[in-house]
Amino acid sequence: MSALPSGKHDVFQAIADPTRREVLKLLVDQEMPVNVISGHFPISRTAVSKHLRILSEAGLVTERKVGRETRYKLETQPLQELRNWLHYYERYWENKMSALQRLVESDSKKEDE
Amino acid sequence: MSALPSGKHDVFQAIADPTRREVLKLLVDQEMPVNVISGHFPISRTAVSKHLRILSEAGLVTERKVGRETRYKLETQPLQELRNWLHYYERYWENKMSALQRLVESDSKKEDE
DNA sequence: TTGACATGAAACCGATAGGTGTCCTATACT
DNA sequence: AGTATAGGACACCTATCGGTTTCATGTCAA
Repeated sequence: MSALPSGKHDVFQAIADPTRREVLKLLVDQEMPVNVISGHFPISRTAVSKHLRILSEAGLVTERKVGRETRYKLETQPLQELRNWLHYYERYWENKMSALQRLVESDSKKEDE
Repeated sequence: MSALPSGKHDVFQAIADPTRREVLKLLVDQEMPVNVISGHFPISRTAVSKHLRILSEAGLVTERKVGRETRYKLETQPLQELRNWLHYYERYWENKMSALQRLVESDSKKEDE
């Protein structure tokens, strides 16, 4: 009941694919047309287009037509569901994570998947 | 480099399946043998067993043999990777989320997927 | 030691995922 | 008007997924 993502794909499935996670990362600071997005991947434009549709079904991106191009924009709102899900388990590591946690967190800064 | 989950399944894929998320939820407060776990699902024991292996490959559960049974236990540590991933996008909704966020958060309390 | 129970392993199956290439339409350029 | 560009729609292919059933093995109880 927390989300109403239209299609059959939810956030969990949407972010399961590495390519789609890359797409989201790309869209973080700019809206982008399909061609530009697909230019960042070794796969075909059609394939990227399908990924975009899945992301769209999950509510993670929205599209907007500008002339002959379709610009995709990141929507972070559905990530709330993920965050809530995670939050449920967080109480579990709160006690046993300390030194290790710092390590992982500092590690995430140079992470670029 | 942040995780070393042995197999080919990562955390993102592991939690993509609703059944597997249910399994994790089941294991939150107790270690459980396969039979008990599979008793909670309409699918076959073998199917549940396969889900458990995927979770195990992702590092989300560990197994321990006790007599003739194998007890599975939740491991929250790999969820850190997810948390870090999420954290990257959190700065994005911090400003635009306020009233809505409270709403979603209170919603998550009665959530039981 | 004989039989029941717990589980993993293996072979199989239909549906879906991720990818491709081709085609069609709408918009832009000149 | 005519051509090039952007992108969605469609048909198709292969690998993987989630599921099943059957079989094999190890352990507990009589």
